[in-house]
Amino acid sequence: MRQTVQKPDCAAIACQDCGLYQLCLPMGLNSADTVLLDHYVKRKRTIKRGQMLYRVGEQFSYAYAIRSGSVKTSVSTEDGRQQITGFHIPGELLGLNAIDENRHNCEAVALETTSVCEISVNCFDELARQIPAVHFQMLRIMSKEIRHNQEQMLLLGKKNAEERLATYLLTLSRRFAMRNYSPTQFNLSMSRSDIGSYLGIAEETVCRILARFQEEGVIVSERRLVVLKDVKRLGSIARESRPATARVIPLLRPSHATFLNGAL
Amino acid sequence: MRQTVQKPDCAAIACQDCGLYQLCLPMGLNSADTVLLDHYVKRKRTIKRGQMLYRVGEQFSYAYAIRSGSVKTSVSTEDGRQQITGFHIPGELLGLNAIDENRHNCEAVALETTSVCEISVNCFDELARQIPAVHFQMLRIMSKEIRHNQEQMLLLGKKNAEERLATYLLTLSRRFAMRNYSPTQFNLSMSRSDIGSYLGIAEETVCRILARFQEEGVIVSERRLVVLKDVKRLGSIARESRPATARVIPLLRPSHATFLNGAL
DNA sequence: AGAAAACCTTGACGCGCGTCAACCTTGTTG
DNA sequence: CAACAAGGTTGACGCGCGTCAAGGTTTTCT
Repeated sequence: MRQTVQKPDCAAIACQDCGLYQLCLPMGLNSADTVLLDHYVKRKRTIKRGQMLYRVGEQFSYAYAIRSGSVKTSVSTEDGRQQITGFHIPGELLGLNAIDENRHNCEAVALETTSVCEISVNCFDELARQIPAVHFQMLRIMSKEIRHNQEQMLLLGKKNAEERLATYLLTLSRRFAMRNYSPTQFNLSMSRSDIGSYLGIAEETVCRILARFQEEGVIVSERRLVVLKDVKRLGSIARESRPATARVIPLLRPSHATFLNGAL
Repeated sequence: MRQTVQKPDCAAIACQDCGLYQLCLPMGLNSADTVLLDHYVKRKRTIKRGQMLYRVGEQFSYAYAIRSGSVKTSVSTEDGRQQITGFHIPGELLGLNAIDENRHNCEAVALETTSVCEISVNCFDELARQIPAVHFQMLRIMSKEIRHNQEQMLLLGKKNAEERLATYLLTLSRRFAMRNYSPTQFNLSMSRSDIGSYLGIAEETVCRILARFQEEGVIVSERRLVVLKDVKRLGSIARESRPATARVIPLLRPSHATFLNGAL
């Protein structure tokens, strides 16, 4: 996004001109390859808050790269309890995990107005054959997702509610930092209920603990706005597994953002 | 395993002669490709119960295919709480999720005497280029792991202890069924404490609920042996997300087994 | 603008399950 | 075979957090 020019509809922008190419599938490709990749990517589709990108059981026809906005993915029990498995932001690729069964096994819903690029599944074979780096990048993307899921299982299996919230806020903070947004002040695009569902705790518990953090001067939070006042203390509450060696790779303009709505 | 012949050390067996090739990396390859793949696979390494296959932070040099025995993988908080993220059995490929960071982000420990094939990471590039189907198979393997992790997050985030145990037993049962072992009678290779760590509940709770299931006539369990007496009831306790359409693909000899020790 | 819906917050209450402890059984080792 | 270690089981107790409820605030829709 944030190309300098032309049509109000940015649909025409090519991969090599997209501000996200350093985060997205083209990452690591040389420019000739990027041009080639561009041939296979269809842009774009825009969906509104609450609309579905895909649902469970649906034929796996496209993978989606998020250009702006944000998306939640979730799985459910048959009696309707829903577990949010991830929040996804610009530059991230969605839906690859349907490869195995050829149909989607989770559902993806927009948290706000969101625009995505579609990549047809039929292209993947061709694509990976013509551009070996794409193959590698697909593996990296899935590998990263597995790592995230493992951290999340650790959180869900072994941490109490306070640790979960602290971990959550710090993870968000780092994701913002990596995109050169303020790591200490941001807007959430997801509701308290979404946060609770993601962290495996009740909505009310989310509220209560945010309130407690605020009383203790660790954060300021009002509705969707969050300001981290004492990151160090937050870290000691979270008791993280890794020593938080977040390599901050400056990519984009500094500023502070909503949960990346129209951010890039 | 279970080749009919030769050396007591089965190290010499080739991929195309391995009883597991329908489950493992070679799945879907034609026989010429399998011969080629065979060139890259080093077999074998044997580790004893409690020994590590790899540890967190270790350089990612090999992926491992399990030939016999079983392995648990886990991640930990810095203060030592450990979450088991999976139990792995013959035919499964381990360690691929280290691709992204080039070092292992979980640890793998043998639950019993276990033998594995090593596949050098340096081969992957070459391999995937020469045999496109390997590329696809790697994606499928990771995709399957992500799907498993999602189900596990649902379990950890939304299910109570009883549902967790019931889900666990049924999942085991299906894995055995898929390998033509008895789905209603099997031995576990993991301790109660491991089960608890995997399911996000205390060891004592595992015992108590198994005892309760037994009182209710749903199972019989004594130490590591489990017999499922009422699978239907177990299913209704578990309240699963999918209608349990386990495609049972008969692969191997019928029998009943320990948690796959030397099973195949 | 007004109504309705969605979202957020706070309080009261109770139960599911973690924790601690004691004891038993099985496997391991010198 | 004795001694120990590891694993498994059961009971007692209490607290963290889910659930229910009520009310406030913001956003969406007509």
